Parts: sequence; C-alpha cells; structure tokens
Amino acid sequence: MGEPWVLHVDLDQFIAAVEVLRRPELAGKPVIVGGRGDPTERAVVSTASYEARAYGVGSGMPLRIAARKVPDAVILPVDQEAYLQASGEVMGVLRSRPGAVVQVLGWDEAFVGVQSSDPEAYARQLQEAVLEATRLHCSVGVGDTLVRAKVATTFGKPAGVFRLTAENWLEVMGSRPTIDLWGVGTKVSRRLATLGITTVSQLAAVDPEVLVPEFGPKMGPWYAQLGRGDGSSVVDDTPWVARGHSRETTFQRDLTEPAQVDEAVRELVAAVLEDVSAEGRPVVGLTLKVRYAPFTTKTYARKIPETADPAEVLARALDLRGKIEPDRPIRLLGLRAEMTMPDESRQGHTPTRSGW
DNA sequence: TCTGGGGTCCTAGGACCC
DNA sequence: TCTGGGGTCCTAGGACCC
Repeated sequence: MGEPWVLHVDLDQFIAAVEVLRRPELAGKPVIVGGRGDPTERAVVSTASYEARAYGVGSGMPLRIAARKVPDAVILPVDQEAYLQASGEVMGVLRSRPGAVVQVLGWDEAFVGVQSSDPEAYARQLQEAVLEATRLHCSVGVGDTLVRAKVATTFGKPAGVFRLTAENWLEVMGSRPTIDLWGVGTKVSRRLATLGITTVSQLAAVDPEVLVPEFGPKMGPWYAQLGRGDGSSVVDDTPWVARGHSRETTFQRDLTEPAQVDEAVRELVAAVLEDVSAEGRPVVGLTLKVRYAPFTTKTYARKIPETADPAEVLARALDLRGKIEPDRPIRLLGLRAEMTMPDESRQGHTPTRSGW
C-alpha cells in the first residue's frame, strides 16, 4: 500500500498544446491564444507556447503588446469548448488510475491523492497514461501537503516529476522570495517586505501572531503556515458546486451614454441568468462592478429576497444600476455582473483557503 | 504597454439589536 | 442625560488563483 501522498498534476502549456494538436502544422511555432485572436482589440494573452514565451510573452499580457514582441506569432482566438473537452478527457484518465482520489482545480490542473511506496513511479505512470490517451504532456509535483505538492510542480516543468516534503522544503524554497508561494501575490509580498520579511525562510520562522495586526486573524497565521509549506494533505473529490456566477466585459470603446450602460447591464444580467438557470438554482445576491476610466473600480452590491424569476432579478439589477454615478459624466471601461446563490443549496465542498 | 474573464475568500466599517 | 459592549448582518473593497 505505502504511505499517503499528494500529487499535483499540471498540463504543460495546456491551451496552446490543444491548439497545436488539431493543427499539427503549428508545432514548433510561437503560438499565442487570446481574446478573439485579433491583436488590435483590447484583450490579453490566455496562454503562449514555449516558443512564444522565449520572446517574453506570458499570460495576462495585453495581446497588442504580445503581437509586437513576436511579429511572426500565430495568434488564435480562445475556444473554451475545445479546452473543456480536452480537460474532461484528462480528468477522466486521472480518475481511472488505481486508488486515485481526484480534486479538480481548473481546466488544466488537479490534485491526486494516492497511497504508494514509490510516488515518483506512480507519477510517471500517470504521465504516460495521460499522454497515451490525450497526446498531452503534464508535470507532476509530489508532496506531503497540498501546498508542497502544488509548489513542487513548478520544478517539474516541463513534463517532469519533483518531490517537496518537510524534509527539503526550506532547502529548495527557503532563499526564494515570498511571491513564489501559492497565495502570495504582489501586494502581500510587498506588505511582508515592510515587516522585514522577504524570503520564504524568514516567513517560515515568523511568529504567526506578529502577522495578525497587518493581515488579520485568519490571513496572518495562514501566511506563516504557507511559509513553512504546512497545511492540509487531504484531497477532496466531492463534486464542486459554484457559489455564484458572473460575466464581465471590457468595452472596445468607453461607454459614455446612460442608455449604453442600461443595455450593457441587461446583456450581462441575461448571460449570467443563463448560467444560474441551467443549474436550476435561485439568486440571493447581486453585484455590479464598474471599471471607470481611468482604472478605478466601484462595487455596488445588494442582497435580494431569494428568487428564481429572471424578470425579478433583472428588475433588481436595473435598480442597482441606478447607483452608477448618476450625477457626473460617465466613462466606463468595463462592467461585471455577479449573482450569488444560497449557501443552503450547496452540497459539495469548496477548495477554501482555510481548507488547504 | 496598459491591462480578460471566470471564480473564491477575507476584512473593515456601519447599522442595528439587546 | 449620556452612553458600554457584544453579536450579527450587510455593503464595499481587496487580493489571489487559473
């Protein structure tokens, strides 16, 4: 049987790889996938192939900039259906592995809980199975906690296997900046730096209570634990149930007319309602997030009486829309509509931060 | 260079109740 | 007349991830 291990499986350049599979002539070329595939539009890069990354292109970069960096790149539109299909096949392979408990984290990654006396061998067999069934390569992190397995994958890329446990965590991660941790971004790493904490080993050594005044009672101790790589090692395969749904758009040209804003709200609300109704669940909360030019965000939120009636939800949303700066000129860059569903209707688990 | 779109969770502060 | 302190709910705003 062996001891319990957490494996973290991450597909290599997933979206670009799926595109190359159906267009073999793109193999070896710089491929960039983003937006509608038009670099003159406001959009960003979803994924770049390794060939394109060599030019300094990465996810999140404006498509316009990416196109300038790689003049002969092949730029393709995002095709969610195709990625969802491929993702489903990969997850199916993972679930068919002996003794595997699979917790899906996104299109292209999952935790796999196993009992094994040779987790590296298990990981390589898993890679071979995925490759044979889908022709996609993946990297695998092996760990004694979820956090360590997740971070380990970085060192396994591409197509490799890497193990991180309590034993080698500090040796491998100790001198690295805190931003390399899963859950620490630019803002938090900067705030940690003001406390004199810049490396993982410094974070690992800190008294959790010291972080409470800066980050609060939950997040403070959580960051200290993250520095040590500690935490849960339970892989939970309970089906995931969404807490809410949302839609967001960025306008190719800023909106300035109230009627345009009305129309945009109607469209977004209708789109979110489709997702919610597809699950047959009611709505209990509405949020409109407005991106005003130049780059300030405002949030307008309302609890509403539980309802599954689309007309009712739309009416409440239009009422909320009335709060969008009625008394000053409008310049809207983007808009997001969110709906939340009741907690009671959730049966599955959520991969919460505190549950890591 | 100028920043997508879909999610999750945490925190602060005000309102209200006892 | 002046005013404590705890609990809970709600709204707004942030931060992070893929």
